[in-house]
Amino acid sequence: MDTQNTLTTPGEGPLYMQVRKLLTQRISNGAWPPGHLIPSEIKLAQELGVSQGTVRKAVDDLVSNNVLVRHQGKGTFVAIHDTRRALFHFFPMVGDDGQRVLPDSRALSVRRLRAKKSEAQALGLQAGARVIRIERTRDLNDQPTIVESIVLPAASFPELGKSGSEPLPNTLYELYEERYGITIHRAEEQLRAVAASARDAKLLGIEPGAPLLEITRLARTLNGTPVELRVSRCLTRAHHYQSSFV
Amino acid sequence: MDTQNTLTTPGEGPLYMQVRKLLTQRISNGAWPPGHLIPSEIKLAQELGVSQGTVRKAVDDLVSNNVLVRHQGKGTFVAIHDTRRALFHFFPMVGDDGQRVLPDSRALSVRRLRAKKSEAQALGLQAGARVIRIERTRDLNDQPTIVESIVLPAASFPELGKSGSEPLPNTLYELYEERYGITIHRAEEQLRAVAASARDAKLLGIEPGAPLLEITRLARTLNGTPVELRVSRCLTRAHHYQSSFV
DNA sequence: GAGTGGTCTAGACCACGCT
DNA sequence: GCGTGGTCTAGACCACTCT
Repeated sequence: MDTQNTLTTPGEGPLYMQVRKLLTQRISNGAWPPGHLIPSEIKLAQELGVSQGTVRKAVDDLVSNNVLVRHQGKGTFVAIHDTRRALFHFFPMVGDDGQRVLPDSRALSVRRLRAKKSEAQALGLQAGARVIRIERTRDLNDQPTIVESIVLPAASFPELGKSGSEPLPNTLYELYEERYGITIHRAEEQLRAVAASARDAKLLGIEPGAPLLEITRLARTLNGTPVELRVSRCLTRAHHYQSSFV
Repeated sequence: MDTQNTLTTPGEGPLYMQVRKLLTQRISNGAWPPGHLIPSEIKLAQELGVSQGTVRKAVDDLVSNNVLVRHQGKGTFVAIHDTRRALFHFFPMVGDDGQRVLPDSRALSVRRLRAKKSEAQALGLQAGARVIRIERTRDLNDQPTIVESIVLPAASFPELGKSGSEPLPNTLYELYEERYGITIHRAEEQLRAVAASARDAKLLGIEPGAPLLEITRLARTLNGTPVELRVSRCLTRAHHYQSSFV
């Protein structure tokens, strides 16, 4: 552990970026876990030998990226994946009336097997590496609406899916964070329209060939490591995918 | 015109928010059109009787919302809708290889008629108000890929669609900006999977019932006024909708 | 009252683009 | 060389939370 600050070296870019990098490291290496109260701006400034304004700029940056959360009068905390956050940040399906609904999930199977070529490539694993595959359906407003297939690197989730382990929670990202210390910070999604397979149709109670919205998501940790590949096929009769941009 | 600054009144929230609001007004009322070089931070600070840091914070905010663009050594400019910006900010369809492609558009019809109820509601118009409806198809990599229907309030686009007017350009948002002084700043989209109609199928060269990605977009100006309602039905065989979030 | 983040100021120096 | 934004500092006061 380098207890010495390395913020004195020039040529490493702006000071506040170095501070930002240092804070990011402390978060992603687990020194400051989710929910942790980090030192005050004054303390950090003294510790690092910079002004409060410089620390503030670094913190501003991380707050706008949803990595830190400020609470006036209390302090600054590492962001946490409560159900609300997971719902608002990582679940883009919304009722046609605009209401957000918490999905109900039912796991069909959890298996440990070897990655397909495309899965290994997306997750940055060796060909044939061990993965966990979760198959489940999700209800929205008590209607079966989503068929989901999730692939995780087995090495990062040691116990998951072994016989006798507890049932899967509704929001997996909370599980990743609490049980495995893995926090999802960003994700990229690809959307396509596909025809329902016989299996999709059976699970969703629709006719084969009906149009479904297919979402392929690659989720990453703070430092960019991909940790989850998820394919969701969604019925969009009473719900839709919500997106907005500036 | 109030040439007098009203930044002295307390109880109106933080100073930098008042500055931000004032800058926003000057942009959205046309005093500072797209591409305009705005006064330097120092000048603005003097003019408004605040410190440079306060102006800077307001400008920071508008830059992060893509309203202003800074160029070190040159100044700060009102953001402009060149083709590149339109493509990167407002066209989320990407080739399956990850390459962005500029679509080729062919207008089928441009008509002036009365708004349907749902259209009037979305655009905030009176029932039965006059609108312009544009129907077109768009090619991606020389393949017919998108069938699009666009509805605009006729009152805001006086000449458009009248007989003898020039052909529509590829990127409409440039036209809105250059010809009508209307700049699109944000948009909300709803995505669904739908089955191709007979018309869709004919235009795209596919069989009826094939799954299409339907994107319903409501585009707004800086001050939030909705100005365009667009429904795009996209073939997602070689392309997909790209989305990412933190 | 003590400690925290939130706002605001005044001034310094650097990096960049223009002329 | 001058004016621009980009970074950094030091210090002030306010609003909020907790004890």
